[in-house]
Amino acid sequence: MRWSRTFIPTLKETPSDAEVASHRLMLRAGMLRKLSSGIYCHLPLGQRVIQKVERIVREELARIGAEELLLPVLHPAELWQETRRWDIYGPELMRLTDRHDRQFALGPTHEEVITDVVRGEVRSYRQLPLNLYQIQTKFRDEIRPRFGVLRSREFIMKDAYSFHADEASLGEAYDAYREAYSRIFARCGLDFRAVLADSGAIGGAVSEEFMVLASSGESEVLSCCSCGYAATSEKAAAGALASANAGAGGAQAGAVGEASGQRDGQRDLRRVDTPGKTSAAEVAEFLGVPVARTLKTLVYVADGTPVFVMVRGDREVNEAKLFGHLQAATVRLATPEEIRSETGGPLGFSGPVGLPGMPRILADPNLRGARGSVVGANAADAHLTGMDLERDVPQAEFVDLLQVAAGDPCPRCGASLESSRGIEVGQIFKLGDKYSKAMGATFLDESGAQRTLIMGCYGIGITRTVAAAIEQHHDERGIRWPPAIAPMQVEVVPLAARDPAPMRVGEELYEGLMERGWEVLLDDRDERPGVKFADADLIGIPFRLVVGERGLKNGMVELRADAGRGDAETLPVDGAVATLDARLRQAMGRA
RNA sequence: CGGGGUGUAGCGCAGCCCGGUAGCGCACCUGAAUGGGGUUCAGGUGGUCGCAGGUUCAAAUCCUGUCACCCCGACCA
Repeated sequence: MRWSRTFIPTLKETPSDAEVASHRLMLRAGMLRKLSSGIYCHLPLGQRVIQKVERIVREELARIGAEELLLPVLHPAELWQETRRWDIYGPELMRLTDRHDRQFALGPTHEEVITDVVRGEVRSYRQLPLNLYQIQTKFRDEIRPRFGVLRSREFIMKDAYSFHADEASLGEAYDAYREAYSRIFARCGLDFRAVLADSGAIGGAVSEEFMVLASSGESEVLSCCSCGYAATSEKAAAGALASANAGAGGAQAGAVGEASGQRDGQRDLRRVDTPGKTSAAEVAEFLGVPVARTLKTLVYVADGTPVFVMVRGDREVNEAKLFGHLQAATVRLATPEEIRSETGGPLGFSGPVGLPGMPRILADPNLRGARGSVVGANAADAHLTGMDLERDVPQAEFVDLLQVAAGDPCPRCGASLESSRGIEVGQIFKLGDKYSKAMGATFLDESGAQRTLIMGCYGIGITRTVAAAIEQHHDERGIRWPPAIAPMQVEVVPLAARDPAPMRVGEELYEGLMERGWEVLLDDRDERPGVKFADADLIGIPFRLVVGERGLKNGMVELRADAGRGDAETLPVDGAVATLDARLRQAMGRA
């Protein structure tokens, strides 16, 4: 590829709306241009990187016996209505209508379509397991696209689906995918880890996400450096928190209030005025008690039914856990009007005591045994003190709904959890029969009995993986591509002066390297050295061969590895192609 | 969806309060010099001032509407 004849529009200035390194560099390196909010054009250099990642994905999936197919972008509404996701998925599902007034969606994921295909063809356990994938453009109408290709509306995804006769077979595929994903991300040069994840809107029981550790990541990971436990913040569990019961020395009371129970358990509920104090922190300060001894009571509405949710005043509810537990089509916080009609009081003063009817109350397990607690009185400007949850709210169900935070005890070993940020580049799910059951995808087993297919699904964000690689491999000068996914392996930089020799030698090296099968960029532009070097630093091709008058006088050219950041190594012109060929084989892992 | 902001040349911006023939830097084109880290000089190309309506002798500028984009937030009682 000759620079003068290709399309690599680099930018000297940084576009003002690019906030993260990958976005900024993809724009500046001429890989990417925005067409519309969250919608991007991938220019030749960007497309090359995408193809590199796709190739690695294809190679590794071939190793585990997955077969590639291609599914449509446009999905008929009826298919999504079968699984109720037409209603559940929400506004992220981009809907449109055709000329006959039929409704469609742009596919954000393809469980419905693949299940439809498979249910039409698979009749027997003899046809199982099936392991299919595609690499295709997905569309999700993100509420707020940002960070370039890290959170865009249109993106390229590899999505795979497996179909099984039983759980054991699903487990084998799931494990194979976990291994394949680890190889894929390692080959892409990423520092990543697999963490336990919530299965969210996709569904299923078991899921792991592959996280690329990066400060710009939008996902929070909680991990234990003592035992290796790691989970997304949506999924993370914690060991028992230190008790905060009254008279127990605050956080010192290890036995969840048992020691102090005699004393505090006898305390009566007492109504106190808390004018205008709606938040747990304000109430605690006003009453002079630790925030941890106040209890928040949140009112949610799940498919039209109110559900009260309680956590400690200083903690937050994990809605992913709540949604997962309730298994409702829609879960949302109640409006102020609904709060008034369900509790009798205004927003900000809700509590679990004296609620009309017998509403469902879910409480964080850390509240088991809570005594001497402060809760809302379901009346304006009033709270109750001295509450004993098990005495005063006997119907409370204890369910883990806690948003775990850094410093909480590890659920496995009790050590302190740490928080870090990551970019989710892949996720694997054991779906079970969620889709196959809803869509009637069945097969006949050995005994002739009709059974529902067991499914798994496995995604990799291709474009996001590219951005994540840049997040991890760049410096102030530009991108430093890992060789396996670099758009090209070598950039030949002749420093053209009046003397035609550097360009002539550059051409020879360029031809020679291409003959050996390498992808080479020849910077044949009539630009000054500074411009060429700056652009080379920016686009980050792993190996750089500089041909200048200075070296040629002694028959030498200059080689720099690590996208030009490495030390210069002078090579005789004659052996340069062979030497570089050997170095490239080594770097690319080709024997 | 709520709040804030911005739309003026390919990119980054000024001009807008205080209406009067649209400007700067980079990029681009031409020429010359230069030639190992974004060089220099000279000359040039390029803009219905997001769109629509209104006020006015006159609108990038004032008013109304609209669209797009960006940032923050989206209910933790």
